[in-house]
Amino acid sequence: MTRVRFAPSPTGYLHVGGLRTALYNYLLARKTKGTFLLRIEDTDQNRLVADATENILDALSWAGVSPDEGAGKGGPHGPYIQSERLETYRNHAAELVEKGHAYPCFCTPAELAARREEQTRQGLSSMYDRRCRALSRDQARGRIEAGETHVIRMKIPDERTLVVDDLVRGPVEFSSAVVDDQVLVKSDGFPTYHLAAVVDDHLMEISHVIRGEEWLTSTPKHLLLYEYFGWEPPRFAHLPLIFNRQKKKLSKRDGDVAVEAYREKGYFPEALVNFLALIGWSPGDDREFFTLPELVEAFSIERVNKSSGVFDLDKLNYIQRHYVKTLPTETLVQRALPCFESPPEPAYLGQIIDLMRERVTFMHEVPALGYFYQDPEQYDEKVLKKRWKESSSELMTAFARRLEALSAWTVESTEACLRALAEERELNPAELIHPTRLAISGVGAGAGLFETMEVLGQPACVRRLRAAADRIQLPVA
RNA sequence: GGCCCCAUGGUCUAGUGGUUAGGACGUCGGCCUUUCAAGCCGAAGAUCGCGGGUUCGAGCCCCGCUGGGGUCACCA
Repeated sequence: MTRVRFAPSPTGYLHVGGLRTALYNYLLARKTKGTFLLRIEDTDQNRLVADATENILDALSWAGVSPDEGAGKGGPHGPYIQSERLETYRNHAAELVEKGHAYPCFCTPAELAARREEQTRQGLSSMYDRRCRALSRDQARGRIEAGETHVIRMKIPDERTLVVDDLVRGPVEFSSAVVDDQVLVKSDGFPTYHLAAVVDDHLMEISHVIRGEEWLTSTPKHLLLYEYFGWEPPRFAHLPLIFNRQKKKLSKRDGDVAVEAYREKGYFPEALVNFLALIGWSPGDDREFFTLPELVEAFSIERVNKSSGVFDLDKLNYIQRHYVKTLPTETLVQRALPCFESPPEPAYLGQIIDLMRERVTFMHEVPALGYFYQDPEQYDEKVLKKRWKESSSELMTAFARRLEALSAWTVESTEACLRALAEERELNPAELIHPTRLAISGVGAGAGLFETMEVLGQPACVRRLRAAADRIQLPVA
């Protein structure tokens, strides 16, 4: 039974990298008919962000990668919020101390910082000097009973080779000599990530730990912890990082790193998920558009890449446009509605969307297409200069009169009407089309003129043509 | 700096010893057209980071180097 988890820390809003990690976990779970679990790792009391957990839950649900079990959902292995599991960690830490795999350390942060500085100065890698390991049990107990603040550190053995058999990278060897006597329990009684994650992953019966590559180097510690507890470790898969354009790990400094930011900009969850799936994984063929179910079908951990990928906004936009082009009208209408202050009738909105969907990237661009909702009040200067001739006013008036007389208002009837007029006047249809577009929309770009007129309706078109003929005065040369 | 990971056009990638190194985004050009898009067609762009080696043959295997990244907290 595959059981995977996404275990974010509520120190900020859900990051796009985090979403991808969650996504891959979700995909593996679905692919293998397993369980996708969400655990909140709030063991750092200093960095908590009040609404972060809520945002994470919300963003995951928006993206469609909701957990089957865990925070916000419940399940048999709860609680799923680490701050509610302190007792468990304390007991497990005590067990380690009891077995001689961990020990209390009384060194103060200031002392450690000083030693670290000294080590750095000497060009050594900064590691704990293990001095509290020399304390006898009685000495340690005495100091604890005297109320001295302390942490619990794990003992790292000398000269061991630890092998992380990573699902993405294959076996990766580490010498225990480069592993620090890691703090497992902080002086405030909270566990560190290393202890909490290992204990929880075991207790929650996690079979695969899929996380970012930044965790690879601390995996030896985790392996040791499993060994100390006598537990079978899960399989590990370390995902390549997502870079910014500067090829650095994507961080908050880069601006739009929160899923929330993309959501607010109007990206569809389908697009973000599709895009993210493709950074670090590929199906092996040329397909590039995937719905979530299609991703589940195509996904495999073996096809996850080793190398980091750059978050390319152009590609995201391309995928976003694809979904705007292909999602059902009804879906788009629902998503566009909230973008309006005073929304039009859904049926009318649907017509506008079908007319304009190949020309917009986001739904908030739809309400910005002002001419669909009210007569233009001004006309684009550049277009006016280029397309409006001296004869245009008279032509528009004539065209309006004929349109008004039309009994059928369709793409075909209006087009035939325009072409007939052009022919009578011995004009190129374009000489009518351009001023008409300007008169009707106020702008020079848009969908096909006759299609637009059909949506706008007969009265509006006639009215706008006359208004333009009336209002647009060419400067006397 | 120590340790670890990575390395195919600007970007995302296919490739698993024999290919004119494929696709996509982006860029440029053309077609279409009433405009803008979309679509279609085409082009430029890769000495497969560099150097050795193994092999009849290497983007694919091995070694070294270089470059980039990650990590070295009582943060995750």
